[in-house]
Amino acid sequence: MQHQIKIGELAKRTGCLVETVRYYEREGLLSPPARSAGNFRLYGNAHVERLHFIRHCRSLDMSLDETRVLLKFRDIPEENCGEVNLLLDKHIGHVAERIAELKALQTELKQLRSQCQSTNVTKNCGILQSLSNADGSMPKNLGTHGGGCH
Amino acid sequence: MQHQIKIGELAKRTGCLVETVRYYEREGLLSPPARSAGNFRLYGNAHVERLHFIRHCRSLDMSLDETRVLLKFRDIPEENCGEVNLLLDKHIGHVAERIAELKALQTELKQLRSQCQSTNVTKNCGILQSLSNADGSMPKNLGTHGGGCH
DNA sequence: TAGAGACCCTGTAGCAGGTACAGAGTCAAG
DNA sequence: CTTGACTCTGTACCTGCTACAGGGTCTCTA
Repeated sequence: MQHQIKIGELAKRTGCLVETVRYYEREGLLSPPARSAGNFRLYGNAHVERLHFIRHCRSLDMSLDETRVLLKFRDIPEENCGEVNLLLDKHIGHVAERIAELKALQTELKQLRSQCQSTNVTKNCGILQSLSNADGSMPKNLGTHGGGCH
Repeated sequence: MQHQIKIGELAKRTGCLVETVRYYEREGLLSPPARSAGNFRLYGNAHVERLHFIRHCRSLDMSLDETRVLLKFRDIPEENCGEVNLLLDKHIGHVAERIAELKALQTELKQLRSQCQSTNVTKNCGILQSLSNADGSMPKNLGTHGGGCH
C-alpha cells in the first residue's frame, strides 16, 4: 500500500480539524482505518473521498443523520437512488422553511427597531418597552425546531 | 406582599417550562426570588414581566448574551439607550446574513438536485457523484457561525 | 389524622456537532 | 540524546434548554 497518510494530512486535505475526523469515526461516518506500528491512523484515497463527501454534505447544511443515509447509498452502487432524490427534496424543503421563518423574524425585528428612532433615556425607549409586553408574537418559534442565527 | 406565585404558575403565565425558569435563574437572567417556609420559590409581578421580556427576546432569536445586555439596560432607566439600538441593528444584520447564506445554499441544493432527474442506480446518480467531488463550494459555511435548519 | 396526589426541591445527564484541552506516546532530524 | 512536531485516548466544554432521579412539601379528602 502506498499513499498512506496520517490524520493531520487527511484533515488538511479536507479542510477540517483532526478532532473532527476522530469525531466522525466515533460517530460511524468514517470506518476505523488501519494503524501503523506506533498506533497512528493510516488513511488511503477512499477515506479522503469519503471525508470530502461528508464535508460537502455538511457544507450544504445536512445533518449527520442525513449524511449517514447518503453515505449508505453511496456504499451500495447497484441500488436504486430514488431515496436519495427524496432526501434531497426534503432537505430543500427544510431550508425553504427556515428561510421563511427568518424572513418573518426580520419583519418583526424591523418593526421593533422602528419603535426607537432617536436615542433616548432607556426608560422611554420604545424597543425596551415593546419587549416587556406580554403580547408580541412569541409563539412556536421556540419549542419547535430551532436553528438560530448565531 | 400579596400576588406571590410559585414557579409552576410563573411558567404557565410565560409559556415556558419550570426547568427553563430555573435554568434562567442559574444563568443569572432572573435573580433568585424569595423563598417560602418550605423552600419554594415565590415570584412577584416584576419577575413575570422580566421573564416575558426574556421570552420575547428569545422568540426574536436573540442569544442569551444579547438578552442579558438588553436586561442590563432595562435595569438602568436613566441611561441612554443608544446601545440598545446598536444591538438590535447588529442582530438584524445577523439574521440578514443568515438569510443570504440559506438562499445561496438553496441555489446550490437545487443545482445539485438537477443532477439526477430520473431514478437511477446509485453508482450513476449525479447527486452522489457531485457530492464526492472535492471542489463544490464548501468554504466558510462550516467553521464560521452556524445555525442549521434542523 | 392519615394518605393520596400535585406540586416543588437539588443535582445530574442528555441533545447536535463539534472544539479544546490534558497527559501520554511516537517519530524524524540535528 | 534531546527537541519539536505530530499522534494517541479520554474527558470537559459550548448553546439553550429538556428530562429525569430521588427526595421534600402542601393541600384535599376520607
